[in-house]
Amino acid sequence: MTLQMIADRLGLHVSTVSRVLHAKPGEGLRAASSPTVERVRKLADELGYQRNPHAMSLRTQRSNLIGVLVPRLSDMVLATIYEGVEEAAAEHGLSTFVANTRDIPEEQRARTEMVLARRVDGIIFGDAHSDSGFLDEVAARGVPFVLVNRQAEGHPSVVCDDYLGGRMVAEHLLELGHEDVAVVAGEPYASTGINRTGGFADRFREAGLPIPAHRIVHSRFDARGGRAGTERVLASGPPPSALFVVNDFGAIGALGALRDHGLRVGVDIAVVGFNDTPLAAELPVPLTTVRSPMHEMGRRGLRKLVRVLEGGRAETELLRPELVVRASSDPQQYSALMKH
Amino acid sequence: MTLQMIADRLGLHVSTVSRVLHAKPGEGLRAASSPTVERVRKLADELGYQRNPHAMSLRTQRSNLIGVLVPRLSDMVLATIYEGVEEAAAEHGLSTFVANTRDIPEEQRARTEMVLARRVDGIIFGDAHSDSGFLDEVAARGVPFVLVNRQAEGHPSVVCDDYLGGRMVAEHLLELGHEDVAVVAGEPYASTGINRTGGFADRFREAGLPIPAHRIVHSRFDARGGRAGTERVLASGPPPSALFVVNDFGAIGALGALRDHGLRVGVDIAVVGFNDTPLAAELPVPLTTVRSPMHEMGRRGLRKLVRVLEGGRAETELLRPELVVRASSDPQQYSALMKH
DNA sequence: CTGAAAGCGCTTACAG
DNA sequence: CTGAAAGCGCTTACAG
Repeated sequence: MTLQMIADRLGLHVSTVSRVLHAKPGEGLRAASSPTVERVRKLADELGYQRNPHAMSLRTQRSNLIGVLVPRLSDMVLATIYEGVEEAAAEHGLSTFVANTRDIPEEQRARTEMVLARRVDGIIFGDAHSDSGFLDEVAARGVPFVLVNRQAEGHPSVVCDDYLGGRMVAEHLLELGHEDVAVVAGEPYASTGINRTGGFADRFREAGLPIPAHRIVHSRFDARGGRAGTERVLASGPPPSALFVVNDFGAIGALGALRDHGLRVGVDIAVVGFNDTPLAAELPVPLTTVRSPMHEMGRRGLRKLVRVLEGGRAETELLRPELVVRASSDPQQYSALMKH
Repeated sequence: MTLQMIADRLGLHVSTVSRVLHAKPGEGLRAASSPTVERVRKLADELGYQRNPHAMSLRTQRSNLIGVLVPRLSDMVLATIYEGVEEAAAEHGLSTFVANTRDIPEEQRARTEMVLARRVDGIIFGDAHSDSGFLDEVAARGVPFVLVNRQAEGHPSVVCDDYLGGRMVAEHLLELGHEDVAVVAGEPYASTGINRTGGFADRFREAGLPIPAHRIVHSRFDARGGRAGTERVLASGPPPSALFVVNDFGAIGALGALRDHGLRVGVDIAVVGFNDTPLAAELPVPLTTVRSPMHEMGRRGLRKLVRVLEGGRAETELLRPELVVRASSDPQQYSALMKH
């Protein structure tokens, strides 16, 4: 099924058929006479004509392809963000290539080259490292891109207002009277962990309760990382009265570590996560957490990239977080839960 | 950077350059004289030449593109399988388009058409419905494809031996003396849930303990679905002594429902999941489950598709499951856990 | 060993 | 309103 075949059957030239089928809304009228337009559209429909994207890309030097790089898709947070990207991309007639970089610089480089070799029009990075010059290099090469989830100085991004989210958690714990708290803070190169921890620590400092350095530990963003981080917190002194783990999966790992130490979540220690993944509400002791608009972040990231591709300006966009209080930190909800 | 530019600088014809740069290993020698080969390779290297994939696809009628359809990437099981697919694809010089179909037939159709419009060479379906003729239609159109995770009559697939896995769980629970058990069985159209439940029920029947129909309930494959399914089990009679939830995320939801009913997992009721996602081991009460080789399944699925594309035969491949016993079903491990 | 030609399927300025 | 031409960047059988 090609334009040529349609043209032949209709006794028209291929260029006429092309104009009719792919004229932009505004110039649809000048493509051909209306009887011709009718005939062409009808036949194309009957034959189920599909434009060949490779021919089009070759000719127009535009692929309608987007590269998406994430640390790992098996992290539900990134997978959900990607679902938003993919959904919005489909609505814009774009297709996406996703690849895992596992937060390893060489893989970030290799995967970037790979999608560029595939001639993507632009890239969405979900794996920005705040301490690396890699994105500056990419920008210097003139590759259009935006960041999602994590931000980096000088590049457009769509992220949750992580700093504010961290403050909200602190506010909540301060209201409950917690004075000795600890943070499992995620990877040191991820703006998410940095800003969530920053907002949290700043709010406690403002309350006259600065958090000592040994109460803040770095960690991987998965359940094992959360467990390991929590173990280090517990090894460094008496258990704090509250623990902020900067992502839900890490918080789940923390639950395991706490239970190994005989600490009852919601009674002996309050735990707060971040993201409000669907798991948080379903846990045996439901997890207090901060809802971040992951799906929406993906959608907006894609739209921002489209704007960049159209030559528009793009600033960093902060999405509003929302505290969701559950039994893991709220004594009232906890005792309601136990009334069975 | 095009072949033409390299040819010009070297005073060669573009066809010679093409032959040198892209000759297959076997015919590499006959591409040009070795000094010419040297010169071409060197310059291509210096200039960082990258073949234009659109031009190549247009010319060769092969895109080196693979479509991957999954219910949803935010399901960690599918995300992990996809990671295997993507990894193996990269090794084979293939790129992938992934799309979510949310297990909705219209979306399965729409996304299939979408990847086909992108001219993929073949498709990997992770969302097969055993009660639908859709895959037969796709096969009838001559589209090469393989299934992963879920199987369907008459189509090549790579899946876990779910029936065996179900039997293993039954065996384990029978050894522990459980006689009154229930199953949260997943979606009725998914071979995973069907076969895991089938193996489990068969083994109990063989032991002279057939499971009554009301003890087997269908459910969605996420935490909320597991919770809802468990609620229905508990509503339909006295609590069973053991509960088999056919996937880990569902099992996590079950934990929530059980705790709402005041049932202590590992004491009042045994719980077993399926997949051994990284979360299972980290839960407050670690979850007994069946390890299924998700990543490997993805890798093998891609390789099987490559074989199909090369015109080879392809049968269904069953991967071996492995029972992982933890405290949620094992009284010994449970009491060891409590010794703090 | 290397070149020349044809053609994959499209788009787009131009001519009539 | 429609056609004809050129060309995007490659590959591949063929000729010399």
